[in-house]
Amino acid sequence: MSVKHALLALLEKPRYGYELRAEFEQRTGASWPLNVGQVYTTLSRLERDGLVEAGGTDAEGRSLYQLTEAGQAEVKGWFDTPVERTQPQRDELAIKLAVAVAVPSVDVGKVVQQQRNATMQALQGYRRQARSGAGDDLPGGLVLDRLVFAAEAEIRWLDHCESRLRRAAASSTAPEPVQPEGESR
Amino acid sequence: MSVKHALLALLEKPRYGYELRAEFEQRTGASWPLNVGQVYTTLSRLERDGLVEAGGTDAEGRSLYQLTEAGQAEVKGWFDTPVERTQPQRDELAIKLAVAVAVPSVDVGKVVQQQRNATMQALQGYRRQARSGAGDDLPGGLVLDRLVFAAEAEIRWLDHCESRLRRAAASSTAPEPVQPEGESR
DNA sequence: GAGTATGTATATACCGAGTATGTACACCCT
DNA sequence: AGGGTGTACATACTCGGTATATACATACTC
Repeated sequence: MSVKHALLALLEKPRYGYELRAEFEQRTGASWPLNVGQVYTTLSRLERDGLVEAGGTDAEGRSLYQLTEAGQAEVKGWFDTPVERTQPQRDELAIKLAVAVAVPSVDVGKVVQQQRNATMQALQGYRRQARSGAGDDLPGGLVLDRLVFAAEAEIRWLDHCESRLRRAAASSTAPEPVQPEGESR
Repeated sequence: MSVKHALLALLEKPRYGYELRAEFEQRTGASWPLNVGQVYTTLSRLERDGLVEAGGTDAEGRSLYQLTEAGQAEVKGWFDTPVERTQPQRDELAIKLAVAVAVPSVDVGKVVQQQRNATMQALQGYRRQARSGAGDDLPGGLVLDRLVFAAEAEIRWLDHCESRLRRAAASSTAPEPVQPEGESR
């Protein structure tokens, strides 16, 4: 749903398909390359749903699209309504670990360590980009910061998983599998 | 790709479709409800690709699926290879803010505040779940922790966005838009 | 100047993820 | 006997995303 709304928002003034992709990638700092084909399929769906309409061609013969009234309302609604986090995105890594701890043949500790290496590498890549000046323009910089914050959280979570796994392993050998410290309820 | 591999991993022993969904949801602590239909479509694709095969029916007449050799190798490969974070998931919230800062008619500060409220509420929901004992079993607990860590990072990022937006607004009125502190390079 | 790489611009085919819906059967309850 | 609920499987459909094809202009080069 994100691409759909992003394109709508970029259509504050009439634009053509190829331009929309360029605008999208410029703003997101090329962190998420957007396939051109998706722009056109999305535009035709938006046209079908009455949110955009073809607005003739420009001087170079490129076919322009513009928002309808319904489209303007949709954009406003998108910005006025927060992104739903009560039913969060499926996360492959969390699923992987959740499944792994229940499959006896898997060395979960190793999975965690390898993932930390991979995420750490991605994080260093983001920081390098930020230092090289890619984070200086505002929109792209915010996206880059987002990736940094998310990667740091992922690494913290992986550390947390390791310690929790160690505790679980210890308590499974001990007779009483009770929480060590006094967590009230 | 996450569901596909998760189902493969759960097929360490022969299971039937409905059972796979139940196992998946139990392990992920019902954080990500899985549509049964997707289990069957995924299974038929996996069968087409030679990763699973129909393994007769059990005593109650339910049709079982089991891993082929290629399927076992696929599972092993999944656990041995970290989740790719160099080309990260598209994130609707980041896209929204990146687009919003470039659209003059949008009050970005308000968007940030509303989102913080929404994320904060989600976070409190996760903590309530954790306190109520949903986080006590290991796999579901790890998933819940993951959601908590991610929500906290999101809130920190939103705070960071606010201060960065304030700085940008200040420097756009001031003549010299230079970084305040000495960032080497 | 013919040939060929490169960039711009649009369009379509295809696949996988995910949702909604339909059907059948067993069980329980009143 | 009828109605609700849970189990089990299957299929239709939409959407997100990738790959590919086509057309045209520019630029480079042998």
